[in-house]
Amino acid sequence: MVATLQSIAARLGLDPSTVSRAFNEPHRVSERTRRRVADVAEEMGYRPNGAARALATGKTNAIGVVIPDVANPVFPAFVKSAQTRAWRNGQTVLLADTDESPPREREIVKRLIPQTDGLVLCSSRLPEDELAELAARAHLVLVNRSAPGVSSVLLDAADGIRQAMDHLVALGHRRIAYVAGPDHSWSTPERRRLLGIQAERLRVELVTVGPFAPTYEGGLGAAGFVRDSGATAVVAYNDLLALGIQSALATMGIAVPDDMSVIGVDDIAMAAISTPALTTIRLAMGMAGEAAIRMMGQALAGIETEPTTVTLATQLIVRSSTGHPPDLV
Amino acid sequence: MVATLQSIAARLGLDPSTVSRAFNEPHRVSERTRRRVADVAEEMGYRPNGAARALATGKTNAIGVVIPDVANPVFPAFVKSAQTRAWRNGQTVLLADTDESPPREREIVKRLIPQTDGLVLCSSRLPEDELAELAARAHLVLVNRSAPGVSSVLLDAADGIRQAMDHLVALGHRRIAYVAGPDHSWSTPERRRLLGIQAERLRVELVTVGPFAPTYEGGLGAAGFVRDSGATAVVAYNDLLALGIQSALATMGIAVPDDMSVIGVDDIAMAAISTPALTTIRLAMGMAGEAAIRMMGQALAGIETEPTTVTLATQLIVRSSTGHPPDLV
DNA sequence: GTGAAAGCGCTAACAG
DNA sequence: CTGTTAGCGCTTTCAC
Repeated sequence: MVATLQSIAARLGLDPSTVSRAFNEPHRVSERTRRRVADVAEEMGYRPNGAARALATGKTNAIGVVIPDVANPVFPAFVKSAQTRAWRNGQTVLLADTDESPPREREIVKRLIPQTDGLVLCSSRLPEDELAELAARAHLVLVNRSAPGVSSVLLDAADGIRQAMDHLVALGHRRIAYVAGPDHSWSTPERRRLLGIQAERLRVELVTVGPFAPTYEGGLGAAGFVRDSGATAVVAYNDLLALGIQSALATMGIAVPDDMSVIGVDDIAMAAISTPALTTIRLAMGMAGEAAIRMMGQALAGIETEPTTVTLATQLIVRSSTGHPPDLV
Repeated sequence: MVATLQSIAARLGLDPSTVSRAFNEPHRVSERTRRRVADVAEEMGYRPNGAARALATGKTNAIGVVIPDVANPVFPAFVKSAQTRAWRNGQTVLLADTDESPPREREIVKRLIPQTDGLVLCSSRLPEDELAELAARAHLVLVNRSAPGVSSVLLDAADGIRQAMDHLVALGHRRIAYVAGPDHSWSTPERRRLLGIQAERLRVELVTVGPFAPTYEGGLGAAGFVRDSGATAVVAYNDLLALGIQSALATMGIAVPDDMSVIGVDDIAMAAISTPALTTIRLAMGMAGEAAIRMMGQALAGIETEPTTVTLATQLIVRSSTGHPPDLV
């Protein structure tokens, strides 16, 4: 029925191991043999059996990609680039969605480890020590998350946040609100911290409201608190929140950007399309996917590589939700 | 190092086959043995080796999910539900993105077949005969696409399109434009056909413009043609196109819904958030994912099941982009 | 109720 | 340059 190494070996009067070599170490067989094997393989529609190969070599050529929520518009760019890159490496991507639940993430990771050569954990909600421990038992690359001794790809919001605060202050804002995301997210306090540093540098006030769910609905609920905060500008944990806030403010009669400036984080597709278009801090999720797979490749090939951290810069994308500086109006 | 059936058998003075049974056919071993095995397995952190199992049984417990573009906002709901459902079945999802390219899809499918128990092809761009042939060599479930003799999950736009046309005609529209999507998509002519049927039934004019890329940018480009078509309402191939059209119309000074009504298809997250909010035909992509995996499960379990087709109904979601009937204004 | 033995398809020394 | 041999971890008859 389905072609195997053995069947093509038999057909050619060769030993299976020779056929195997013809594919994996072509230089170790005669050109003639290589050709004959290639031809017959083609003709018989031979496809290597991954399971058998995995069992023999201990390498699955699969890499697990674990993300909190496929439906969250931040992740598609990540998944897509990771998938594409992995494919080019001859690797296949096992995708799993944790639904933002740490216990579920834990279970998924356990199940995925033996089926893969390595795991890419995006925005993991697991505690640091657990991640460190995992890294000892499997190849691990973290994305948008760090843990001691574990390789990671960071979307460094520092750049973007500095640009955002400069931008807001240049527009004349002196009291700025930060709308916090979920408590269990590593980025929530991190972004708060970075904003705090900038606020101090620029000598402006920073107030925090939240936490809120990082969703459009979360933003709807947050808008009232933002209004009551006395701030004239708001930086939200992410674009979805920002979009929700923007929309709720509008129905409350608060005009964006005239009465309130709004900035998000992520630059999801929706940000450019909304009215007003949303000023946002763009995270290079596409690059992150590539980078993560690349790092994984090195870890798998290399000889006990040190944990590495790649930091991708972020950039403020100015759109109409922050308006123009007073002197330009 | 890592626990195997053998190691736990050795530890218990049992034969590996007994340990295997303790997991797979618990009723065939003594309760006492079952308990001891379970305990030691737990203690040693045993995880079955998928590759070995796959090699022995011929089942990988993996199912391949192939979609044209992960970054397209229609698919996340599909992928997510498919992934979740598969996980519950103890199956793992291999995700691949064809980048809308048939040759690439072909290659991906070939590579995925031997690694999976079956393939779910979403919006496949492959010709019918090729799909039929594939179905003979592997378990196949098509989503949003049909081919003779192949199981499929259809998002039947008929319901939604009927509702949409009824709605538009009730609003007083007599000349309606259809903005076509890409030529190679199965849905493009299909939707045109369904609209045609309704136009005829309702005795209104239907004009087609396009094809256009099914993207926001595509919509930007389409708007001019829509304006020149003389239509007062437009049904776009999908939401992204509709959103682009809506936005470009606005900059052309054509008000939605006052001067032009706009309807999309998909009900992506953005549709509800845009201004004006987009009236759209909701496709149950989430259900489709579940259904596809469920059908796959049956096909894998069942004894030569007939090809089945599940049709999921669609529904018109009325929002402000189509406004209110004249007599209600 | 449990053990013995063979084999899934492929790779990896080791010979020759 | 090619064949031999053994074995990856698990399942699956067939015996006992």
